[in-house]
Amino acid sequence: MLEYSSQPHYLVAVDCIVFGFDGEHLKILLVKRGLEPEINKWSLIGGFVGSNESPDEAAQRVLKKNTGLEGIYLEQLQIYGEPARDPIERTFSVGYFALIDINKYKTQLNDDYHAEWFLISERPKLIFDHDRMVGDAREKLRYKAALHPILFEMLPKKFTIPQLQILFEEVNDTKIDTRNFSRKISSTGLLIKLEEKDKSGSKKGAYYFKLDKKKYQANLQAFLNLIPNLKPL
Amino acid sequence: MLEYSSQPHYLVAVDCIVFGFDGEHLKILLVKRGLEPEINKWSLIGGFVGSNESPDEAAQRVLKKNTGLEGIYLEQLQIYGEPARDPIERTFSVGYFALIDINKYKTQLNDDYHAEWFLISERPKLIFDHDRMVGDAREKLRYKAALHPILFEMLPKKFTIPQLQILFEEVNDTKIDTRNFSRKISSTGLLIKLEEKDKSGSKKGAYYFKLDKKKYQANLQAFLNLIPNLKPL
DNA sequence: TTATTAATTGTCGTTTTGACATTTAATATA
DNA sequence: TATATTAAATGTCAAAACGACAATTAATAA
Repeated sequence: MLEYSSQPHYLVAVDCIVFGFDGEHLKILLVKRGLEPEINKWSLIGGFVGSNESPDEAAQRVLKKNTGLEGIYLEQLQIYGEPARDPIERTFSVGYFALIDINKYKTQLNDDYHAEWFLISERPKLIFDHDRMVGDAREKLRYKAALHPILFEMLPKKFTIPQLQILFEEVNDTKIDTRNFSRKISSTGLLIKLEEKDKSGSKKGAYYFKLDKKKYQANLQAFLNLIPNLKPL
Repeated sequence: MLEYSSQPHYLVAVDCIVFGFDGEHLKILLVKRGLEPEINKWSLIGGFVGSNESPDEAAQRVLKKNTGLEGIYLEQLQIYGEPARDPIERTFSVGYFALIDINKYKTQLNDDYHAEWFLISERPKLIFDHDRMVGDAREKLRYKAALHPILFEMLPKKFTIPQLQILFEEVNDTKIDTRNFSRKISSTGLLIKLEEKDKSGSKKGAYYFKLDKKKYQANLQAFLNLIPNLKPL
């Protein structure tokens, strides 16, 4: 085997597929790229991995720098390393997907940064292989969300069952039966019903719930099965 | 944002966690490292990613070079990129896990190469962060195998239900009820019963089965649920 | 008082599950 | 030839989960 020194060296970057939910739709966050090539084209939020940080840390840093967001749910998707994926120079990119509650950061995003939310179906064409990354991330999000309670990351602390259901419907691109859905959600034991109601959506109002954080932590790695008849995207 | 040219460049490697099944036990394939540092210590099969190959291709190449194995089931695990994970120079490593039928390659391995199979519980200590990689791969293997029919990659073309069950028991480190297991396996519709029997294990003999390849391809991405009461490792 | 609107909840037949032991097919042995 | 042995294959049953389905409830508006 060859020595280290004779081996080629490469750039390593991270790219974040940031999914958000605004109470109605599943969206992704895009930015206009700030450097050549493809400057001013729409792109995922990304950046190079620095000398003293891990890819995970780089993703957190890049996300904060571009959007002000901190402490976001981040999960490694996969590495993208086709030799020609970046036309300037060979660059490996570690894909991450992030989950956030859009309303929580709305002002912050609009005022200080020029990142923009897009409906996934109406997003502009992205640079390089970023469209493929989005597709992969979408698939993985759906997969994980069917088995793990990660979608709560995209909701406010207090949320209603109808809100939760809409989110699941968006992620899975399907309609879910109200009765069966709430039965399944209840059976997880993850939710705590609050006294307060959300009156914004109806006259009757919907009860707020919050996460049982202890059970949430315990179930992050556990298996649920929230979506019936799940087929591949 | 900074220009490409001012960014640090790194080495990028691949490391393969090769799982194998010999009819009795789940094992992993290790080699004695051939370069400094840590020369002659036990290690995963790995190598640097060349200029004109993707990480996937590099993994296939490295696997072939070190073991003679070709066309093996390979799946990306995750990237390992802690700044100090390699003491000589910063190196990113893309972890892959591979699945093979040990008996199919037995002679080839022993004669031509000095790779060695180890029971997972009895493996030697590995270099760098390779022990963590093995742990992660083991977890992911169990996770995937509970939902996708990938374990067939570790069996010969003709196999028996008892063999299959032993493999599932090894992967999940648990005993499975024979009756419930064969019912579940049957209900997947993935197996085709052959006339021939395997007489090596008993007087009565166990019928051979083969995969229904069409259904196998269709179900690779579909959801199964073969292991009851699955808990995190 | 009534109409309206969305939230909430219940039933029922079917399927799947998990826990359990017996029967069967072939060879070895008495 | 009959019997013992061994592992493979299979059946039952009660409980739980599932999916399809519509009626009731709580609050405000008219």
